[in-house]
Amino acid sequence: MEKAILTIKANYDSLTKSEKKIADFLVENPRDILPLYITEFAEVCGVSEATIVRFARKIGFDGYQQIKIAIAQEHHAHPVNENITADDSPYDIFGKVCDDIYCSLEKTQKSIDKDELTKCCNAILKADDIIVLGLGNSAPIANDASHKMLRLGLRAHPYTDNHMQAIAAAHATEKTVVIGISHSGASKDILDAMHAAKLGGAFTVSITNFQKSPIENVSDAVLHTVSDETNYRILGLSSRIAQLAIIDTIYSYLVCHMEGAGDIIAKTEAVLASKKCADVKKRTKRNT
Amino acid sequence: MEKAILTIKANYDSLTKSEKKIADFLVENPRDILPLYITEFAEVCGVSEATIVRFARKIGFDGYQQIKIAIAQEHHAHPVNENITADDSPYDIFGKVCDDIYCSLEKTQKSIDKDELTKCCNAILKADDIIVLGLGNSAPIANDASHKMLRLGLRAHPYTDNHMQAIAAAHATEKTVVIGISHSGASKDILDAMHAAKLGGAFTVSITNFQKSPIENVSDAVLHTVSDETNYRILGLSSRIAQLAIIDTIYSYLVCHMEGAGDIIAKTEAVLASKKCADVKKRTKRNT
DNA sequence: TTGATTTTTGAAAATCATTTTCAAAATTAG
DNA sequence: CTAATTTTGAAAATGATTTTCAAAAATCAA
Repeated sequence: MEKAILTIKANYDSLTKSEKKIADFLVENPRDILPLYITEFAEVCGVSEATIVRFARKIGFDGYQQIKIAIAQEHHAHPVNENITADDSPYDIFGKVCDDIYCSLEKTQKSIDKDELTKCCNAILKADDIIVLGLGNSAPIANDASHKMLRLGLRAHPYTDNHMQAIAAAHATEKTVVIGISHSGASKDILDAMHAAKLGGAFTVSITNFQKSPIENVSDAVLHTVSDETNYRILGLSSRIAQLAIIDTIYSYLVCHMEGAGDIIAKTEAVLASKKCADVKKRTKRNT
Repeated sequence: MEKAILTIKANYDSLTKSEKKIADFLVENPRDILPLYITEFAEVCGVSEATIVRFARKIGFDGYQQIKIAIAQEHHAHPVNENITADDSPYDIFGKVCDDIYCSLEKTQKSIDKDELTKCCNAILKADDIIVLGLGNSAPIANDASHKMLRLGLRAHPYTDNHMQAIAAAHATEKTVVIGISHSGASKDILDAMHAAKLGGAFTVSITNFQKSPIENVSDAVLHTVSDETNYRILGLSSRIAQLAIIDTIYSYLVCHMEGAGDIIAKTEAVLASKKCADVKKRTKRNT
C-alpha cells in the first residue's frame, strides 16, 4: 500500500531541489495530481515538464502517466458517509458497510501511534497474565482478544461483567497487562477496574475511539481507533472493526515473537480437530 | 465504489455494438486497461480509438485519460498475501492486517449471494425470536450479533456453550431464526443444533467461509465469506471481519426496516448513559 | 576565491497519444 | 427497396509527453 508515495519518501534524500518540490507536493496532496496534465502539474509544482518525467523515472516508473495511475490506485477515494437508506438492498448495504470499514481502517492506520502500539505489544509479550476488559458492544472484542491469546498458550482472560472486572483488577500485579476496550473511553466500570489494576502495578492498555477520553488517565498506552459513523449508526460499527484489526496486529506480533509459537498453535489445532465433522477433518485443519 | 464500472453496467443497453465490446472488456478485466494507451486499448477491444473516446464521453467522462484514472481508483490493487514476518514492526503488521481485511471484504462482496442475503434479512425481520450460535473463534461474533439485535429490542440470544445450544435449538419453532456461525462450517455441535432447530421448523442461516461445507445441509440460507489466510494465520482473522460486515449489514437493514427503530435505539442509548462518566455524558451519547 | 567540472534544469523540438472530423458502412425506418 | 439515421474507423488535427541540448547552478580542486 502506498507504494509510490513510500518510494518517494524512501528516496527523498537522493532527489534534487526541483525534484523535491514535486515530491513535497505529492506527499502532501497525492490526489491532486490525478486530474492534471503534465503541463498543469509542472506549473503547480513550479518546475518544468522535463523535470517531472525525470522524477518519475527516478522513482521507478516509465513516465508521467504511469506514476499517475499508480497514485490513483493507492489513493482511491472511498466514498465517505454514503448513508444507508431504506431503499438500499441488503447487498447495497453490504457495500456501504465495507466502505465505512475501509474508511475507518485507513484513518486509524494514519493516526495510530506507532510507539504506543509497540510498547503495548512488548508489554503483552512479557506479561505473566493478561486481563481483557469490555462491556456491551466491546465485550465481544474482549472475548475475541483473549481467545486468540489463549490459543497461544498465554494466561489471558476476558472479563465482561463489571463485578468480575473489579475482582480481577484488584488482583493485578506488576506482571499483569490489562487491556481495556471502550469505544467512548468513558465506561465507569472499565475505568474503575483499570484504576485498580494500576494501583496493583499493572501495565494498562486502552483501545478507544475518542481523543482525550477519561480512560487515557488510567492507561500506560492508548491505542486510538478512528471512525466517523453518522446518524443511527452510532453503534461504532466500523470502529469495532478497527479495534479487531489492532487485536489481530497484536496477535500476529506475538506469533512472530514468541518462542515455539508454531508448536503451540499446532497443539491448539489438534485438540480442536475432534470438535469437527469427520469428513472435514481431512479436508482442512481450520477450526470452529 | 465502482462508480465507473457501475455506470457502464447501468447504461449497457444504450450502448452501440462497438461500445459494448469496450464495456464487456472493462467489466471483465477492468484492471487491464491501466497500462494501455488508447491505441493499444483500441486494438485489444477491436474497435477504433474514436469509438473509445465516444464511449468515455457517453459514460460521463471527459476522455480516455479520465476514465482510466477513475478505473484505477476503483480497482486499486491491494497487495495480496504479504506475509507478516518477525522483522515487521507492529505498525507494519497493522498495515498488512488491514490489507488482508480489504482483500477479504472485496472478495466477499463479489461472491456473496444477494438473494440469500435478502432472504436472511427478511426472515430475521419477521422472526419472533433469534438464536445465534458460535463456538471458539466464532463465539464473539455470535455475541456481537445478538447484542446488536437486542439493542433493537429483538428477542435475540447468543449461545456459545454446546449444551445451551442444544437446549435452545430443541425449543425453536417456525417463528424462530437460528444463525449459525462457523468458519469451517463443520463444528459438530453447531451442526447438531441447527439440525434440531430445523426439525422444530425454524429458519436456519449459516455464516461460513467454506464452500460446500456440512453446515449447508442444515441451512435455509448460506452466507459465504471469502478470505485467504496463509501460514500460521489460520485463525480466520480476516474472515471474521467479513462475518462482522455481514452482521452489520443485517443490523443496518433491520434499522431501516423496523418500525420505530429510532425510538428504540434512543431508549437503549438512554439506559446506557448512566454507565458512563458524568463529564462524557454531555459530550457524546455514544456508548461503551 | 577562481576556474574547471559536473550536475541540474527548462525551453524548444520531436515524438507520440488523444481527439476531432468526415465520409463510408451499417442499421433502422418508412 | 430506398431514404434517413446511426454507427464506425481512417486520417487529420490537436495537444500531451518525452527527448534533446544548451544554459544555469552547484560542486569540486587548486
